[in-house]
Amino acid sequence: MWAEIPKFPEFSEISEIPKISCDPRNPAGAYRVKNLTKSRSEFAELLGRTAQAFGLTPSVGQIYGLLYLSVEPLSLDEIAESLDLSKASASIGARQLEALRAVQVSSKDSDRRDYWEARLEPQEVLQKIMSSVLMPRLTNAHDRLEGLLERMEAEKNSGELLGPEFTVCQQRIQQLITKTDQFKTWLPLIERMVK
Amino acid sequence: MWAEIPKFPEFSEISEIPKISCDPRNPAGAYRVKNLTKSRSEFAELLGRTAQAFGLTPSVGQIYGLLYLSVEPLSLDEIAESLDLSKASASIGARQLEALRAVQVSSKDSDRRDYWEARLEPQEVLQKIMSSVLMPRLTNAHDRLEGLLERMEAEKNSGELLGPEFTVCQQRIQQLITKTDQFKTWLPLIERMVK
DNA sequence: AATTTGGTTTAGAAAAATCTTAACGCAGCT
DNA sequence: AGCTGCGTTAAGATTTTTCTAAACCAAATT
Repeated sequence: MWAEIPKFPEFSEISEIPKISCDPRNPAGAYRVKNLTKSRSEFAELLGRTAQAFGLTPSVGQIYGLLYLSVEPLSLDEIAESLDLSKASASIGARQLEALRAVQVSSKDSDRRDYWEARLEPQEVLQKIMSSVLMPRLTNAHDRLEGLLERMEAEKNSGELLGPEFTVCQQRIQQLITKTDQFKTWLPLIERMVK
Repeated sequence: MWAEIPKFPEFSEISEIPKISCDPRNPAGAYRVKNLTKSRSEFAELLGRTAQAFGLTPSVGQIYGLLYLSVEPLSLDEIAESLDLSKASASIGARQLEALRAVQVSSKDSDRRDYWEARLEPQEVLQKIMSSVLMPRLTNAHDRLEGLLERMEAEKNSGELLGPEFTVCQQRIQQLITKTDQFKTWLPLIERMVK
């Protein structure tokens, strides 16, 4: 959803447009992938970059972008073809999105394929990201910091770390731990706000 | 501040410990970089990973981690040596941190070198990140989405995009724009919360 | 004026992340 | 049973990002 960071060296432009072709066997016809217009592929590209800001790969974002603007569910092959991705990437990406509750699979009984579509409730995605990505990270951070505190104490006792230095380190790490904990309690609140 | 994402392929362990050596010419002596203990370099490493979550490079995070636990300001050379980085990286990283107001430079008049130290007011860093990274991104996203809407209209008129499809796309993009705008108004609030 | 020292820039090397090819396994079909 | 078509997995190629070495500039010193 955002452009690249002012990360100093400019990003290379990835605006290459995916090839679009129509599968003649496709019965649903009219609203299909063949209609992937320039603006739709641009949208996919935009989401591809956005994904990186959430620690996801570009292809995952592209896939979500494609599905988000798709009237009907799409099969893996359609996804792969529309975005000019390998089927493998499409598969992995779709599964990741599923894990984040950003998309859902369904199957038609006439057809052995899986069909993917975007879920449109962004707050759920957000919740999932918070609970399955952010929270674990914060917890992990907390634990590592606590561990560090202990180890520093040991280092002080062994004389590796001088007294005054230790005091400062201890204070600052402690402050960080506090902040992390605070943030953890706020997450659900933020979550609710953004709903 | 967090561990790696459940990004599926495990990260490679980057826990190689930087070489620590003492510069005998260093007059300040006692509390210096030579005292970079195992726990301090681990801390730097932790922040190196955390940085990536904010779209910064590991070295930037490491540098901040080093300075954050440093009793006295450090010179570029000291930074580079402690973290086993090139001076170039140290320089670029320190400047980036400065731009984010995460660190500040000072100079002693006896000495031509720059001395760097961490700023300890995390809310300021956060503010800066929000205003200089998040906001521009959101604005950019908004603009690109608006542009897309226009272009889609054109595509509809030229017949490239069918009516029903267009309606759906328009709705969904519009929803996204609304969300983005909402989020923009909430940012300052979140900022204040986290202070 | 020439030299030294500290910081920055840049071109390209190294490392890391992402994606693809190819092989696999498993259903359903002939 | 053998074939086909779909999704997944694993190894390795490609692309991208990150870092470094070396050249460079500018200020202070000889």
